Amino acid sequence: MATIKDVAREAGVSTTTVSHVFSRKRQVATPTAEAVMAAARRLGYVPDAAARTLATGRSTIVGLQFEMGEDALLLNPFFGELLVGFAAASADFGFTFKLLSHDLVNPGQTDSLVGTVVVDPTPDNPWIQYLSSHGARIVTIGRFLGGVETSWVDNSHHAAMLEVTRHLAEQGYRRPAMISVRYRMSYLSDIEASFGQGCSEQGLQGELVYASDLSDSAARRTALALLGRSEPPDAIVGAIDHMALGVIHAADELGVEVPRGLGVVGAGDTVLAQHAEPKLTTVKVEPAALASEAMRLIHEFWHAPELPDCCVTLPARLIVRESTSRRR
Amino acid sequence: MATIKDVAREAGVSTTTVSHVFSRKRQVATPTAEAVMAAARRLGYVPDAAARTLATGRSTIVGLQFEMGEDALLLNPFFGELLVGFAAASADFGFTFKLLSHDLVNPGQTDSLVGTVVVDPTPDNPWIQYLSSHGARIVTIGRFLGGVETSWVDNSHHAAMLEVTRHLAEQGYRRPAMISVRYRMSYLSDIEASFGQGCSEQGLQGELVYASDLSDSAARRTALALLGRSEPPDAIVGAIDHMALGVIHAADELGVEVPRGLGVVGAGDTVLAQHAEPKLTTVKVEPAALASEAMRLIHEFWHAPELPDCCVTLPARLIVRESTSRRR
DNA sequence: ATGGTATAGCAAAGCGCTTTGCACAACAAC
DNA sequence: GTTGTTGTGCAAAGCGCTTTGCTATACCAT
Repeated sequence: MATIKDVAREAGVSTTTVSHVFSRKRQVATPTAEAVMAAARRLGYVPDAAARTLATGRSTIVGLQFEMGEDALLLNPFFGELLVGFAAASADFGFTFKLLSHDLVNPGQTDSLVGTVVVDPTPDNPWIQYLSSHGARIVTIGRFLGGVETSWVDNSHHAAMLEVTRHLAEQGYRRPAMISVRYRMSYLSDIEASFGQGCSEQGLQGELVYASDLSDSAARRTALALLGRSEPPDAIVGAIDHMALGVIHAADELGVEVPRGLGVVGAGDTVLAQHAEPKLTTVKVEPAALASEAMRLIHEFWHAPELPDCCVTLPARLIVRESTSRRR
Repeated sequence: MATIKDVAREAGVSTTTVSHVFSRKRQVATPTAEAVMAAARRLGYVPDAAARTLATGRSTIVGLQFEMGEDALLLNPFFGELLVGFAAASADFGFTFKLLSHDLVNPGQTDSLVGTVVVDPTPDNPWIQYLSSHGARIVTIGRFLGGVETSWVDNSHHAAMLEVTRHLAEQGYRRPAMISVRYRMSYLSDIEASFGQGCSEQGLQGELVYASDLSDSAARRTALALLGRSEPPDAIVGAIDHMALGVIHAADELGVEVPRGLGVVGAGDTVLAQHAEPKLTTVKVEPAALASEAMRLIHEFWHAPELPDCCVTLPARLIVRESTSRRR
């Protein structure tokens, strides 16, 4: 492997100059810079990441922390897609990444990270506390934490939920219920609030109920209970797609017709939504886009450490399919 | 951050000794070693990865290469789950990872990798050529390449396919067809061969047809053509779950009853299989297990570089559900 | 001409760790 | 006692890069 010395010799300059050309820390005369680049290309030189990290104290590793534990990755397709997005985006930027353990162990390992992306954190997340007290860059996904200096990326759940309620009203549904899960303080609570607001705006008699967990079977049980009432809801919004599928199963069992007797809405637009019977109306979020946006921020901060934190909201769209199409 | 020097001073030894204690390159007297460890703990010392990499020329970064491009990650759930498995496993071993671009660009970046995992490679994969000529560790997933020194991890597709044909025969199916895709030389061709062998062993009249791509709609079109024949197959095996769903849709459209008129088998046991109507019989593979096994190998080789390459086959089981349950 | 001010390049001192060549023991064997 | 033989520990030279303080050059305005 060619080193910076080889390039310097080849180009007839000092290593300092070569370094400056590559790091852009100081201006280098154009002809000199070009000669250096040409020499580097000839030699197949690529700056050594480890040496760079050692010298600067800053690596090209991005930390990744999933508040709810890595297991969630396997359970909720949303997180899996998020991870795929991270992998692709970090490759684009030449970054590498490291999953941070659920609990705060070996925090020292994070000292030279470019930055850390924390997914759906709660305010008491220990990593955030640690990282922010060490002046590290933090980008959160899924929930904005006041009081801590972090950047923030999320889908516009709020707008999407308002759209959901508007759509339900348009289709003639009057008594929608939302099935969510009490999961500490995740982004779900934001969604729930927006659902409530949307219902009152549209003059709907909205209701919020909780299933025991995120599984489709828990949603099914909850839906069975809801539909067994004397005044059952005429539409049900599931917090994620497969919960909505559980609702459809419950309706099937009770002979309730979807979408005629019951409108069903999911969230995520995972593969499940398109393959459901009937096809599921759902809120499309793009986890991969969230991830790549978060990475882009980290990358930007890397080049310009003085940049202030910022918030980015990516659109979430309502995809109308069969499960709520009552009219026409 | 405490450095090796601080620890040496605290423990009253030289930095050499501390280094030896941590890297186990030379024996250190037990009392000395204990003193060093105690000092390290007191100071919260963690060896600096960058410095270590620089000094040894070996990082803790594992390369990851997806032969079919990173896009496949988003299309085939199998790959997404694989990635999730990698992320979890690399975190377990304290590794970090880096997605390698589809084409061989910047191969220099791989020179200090611990090893590289290549997913479903073809024999002409440029990375494999490069890496093996540089004496790097390679673990392939999904396809064994003769002639190159690599380790290899995969599911026992072969055994699973034999099981599929046996099961179909038991259920009274006589004319199974398999819908696959001509995708260069992926693991699919192994599966196809095993399907053929299984059919002849069971005395079935097997047939292999190709869809234009891996999508469910391509599978649906292919199935429509198959079922429209004068002597249509009585069972169809899809190369992956969502192709099997496409087959079910086709059957629905033609009024063919599943599993009575047509048995349908998928592969992957993705979420789709459990949510299909009827529930899908499928070959369960565990991508996350493959990934963690591959990582385990890399980790082992890291500690013992002289270890020879090896092959690991993880079981793939047939999960029988409704889509092939003709009897009882 | 003359000072002032950018600009561009150099030499050298690290960053935190590994590793080699030596030295100094302690212990055995003859 | 000398001579090996291990077992332990040390000092110092890097690994490849960044970065600081300094010098040399070029260019402007007086």
